[in-house]
Amino acid sequence: MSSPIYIQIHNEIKKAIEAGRWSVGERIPAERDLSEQFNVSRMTLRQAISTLVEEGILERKVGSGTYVASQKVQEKVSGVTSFTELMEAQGKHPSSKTISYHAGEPSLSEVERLNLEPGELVLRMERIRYADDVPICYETASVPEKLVRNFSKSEVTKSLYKTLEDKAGLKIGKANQTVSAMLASEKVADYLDIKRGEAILRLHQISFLEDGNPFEYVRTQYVGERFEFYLNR
Amino acid sequence: MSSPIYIQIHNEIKKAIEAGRWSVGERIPAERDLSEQFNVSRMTLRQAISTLVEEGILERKVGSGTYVASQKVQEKVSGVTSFTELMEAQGKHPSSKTISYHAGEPSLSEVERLNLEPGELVLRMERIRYADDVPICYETASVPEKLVRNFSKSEVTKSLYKTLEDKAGLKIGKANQTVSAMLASEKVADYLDIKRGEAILRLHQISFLEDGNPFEYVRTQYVGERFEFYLNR
DNA sequence: TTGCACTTATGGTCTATACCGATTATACTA
DNA sequence: TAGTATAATCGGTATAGACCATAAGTGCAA
Repeated sequence: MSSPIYIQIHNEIKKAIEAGRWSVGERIPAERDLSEQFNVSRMTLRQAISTLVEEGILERKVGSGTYVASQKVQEKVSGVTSFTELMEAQGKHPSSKTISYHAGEPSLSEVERLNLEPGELVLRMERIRYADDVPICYETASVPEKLVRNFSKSEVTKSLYKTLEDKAGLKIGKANQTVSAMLASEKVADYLDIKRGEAILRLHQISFLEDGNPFEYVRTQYVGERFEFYLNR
Repeated sequence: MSSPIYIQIHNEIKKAIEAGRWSVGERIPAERDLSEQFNVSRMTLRQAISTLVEEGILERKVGSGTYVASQKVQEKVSGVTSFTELMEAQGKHPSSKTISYHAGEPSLSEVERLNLEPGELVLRMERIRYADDVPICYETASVPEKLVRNFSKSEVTKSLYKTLEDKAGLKIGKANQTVSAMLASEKVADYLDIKRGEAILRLHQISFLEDGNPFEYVRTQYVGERFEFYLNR
């Protein structure tokens, strides 16, 4: 045993995690407790924890504890397009809760992005999407009302793309997306079961038909801790 | 002065080095002396030195001393990176500051992602990128040291892709990226002139050669308030 | 039941000290 | 002079304790 103590402890904790001693997201004992268990000073124990944090195996939260880092849900941007398919590809059970669904006057940004005529209405849908019953994102989607006038709520919310292609004979073309980071508002934090001020990955997407007309404007707020995009270039 | 003492000392020493207080390769005073000068404990002083070592600005040699390891350089980055393209697309003036350029032992995650052999070193570069002199992101790039052994710092930092293709005859293939959201740490907040806890857009990229071997691992932290990522699909 | 003050637990930082092994400088010896 | 033993210096590790700000749990009052 020529290694420093903190390396030995690092290895022991790592093995314990791999062996399933604590599951992902679970809190491991406090530094003061662990230092007692390993019979070392807290600073030495902290050194061991620090190396594990640098490796991304653990996460520290001030005032709360140290947790086994979670693996995130990944979206492959070049490939699967729907949340449902994405979740199923990850072996998760997808579900969603529609918070609102009604037509109304468009906002200026909606008029601009959806290229709306004066007086034209938009159908606005808010929903929360879950993976294995854990909230992943809060999403607001706006669609020109005239496009979906003849469809049922179920046809629109369950699979807008499929409905438009199959029943309206429209072909879906490209989409452009804007990704940014922000902090969670009180309202969204509440929906997503996180705290206000936590990191949010924001995705704005405008989807176009093959003829170049925009038909959908989606604003999604993903929980930073639970979701990441995966891109292939 | 709300920053921790070790961050303040880190900044002071860094400024002193930039100001030429010690030249490259020169030994700085011993930890015990510096701790006396700054009137802090040696452990606190060591924390400050440690952050500078992690950035590659200083090098420690057991039994000998701590030495200045690198020059600080400001340079414009030519249009190879997506960052530059994106900035110019928005009519901004891109620039960057290299804050470290240093070969060393790879971390476990670097070994894994760059597929390194045991004992192989990595060249690690840290830099801050600016648009119109406003800091936009903090970036750490790791490259297997053997790939860039024969190139100058300028060749590597200014245009790694071009250098590898033109001078090493290597062909660049695909890259994969993950995008997620997180909160700014103390250190990065300091670099980016924001507050700790603000929203960060994090991009991890692994670049591959045409033969499928990874040659670059880049971790970028964008200021959420100042940067958006555009995608077309 | 709700809201708020209070308490407790936790990680973050900092001190002061000690001993170790590696390196380097010094003094001594052949 | 050249080589070698010794001492001083240096970073690396480790201890034990302290105080702070944050986060979360607790219980009281409205």
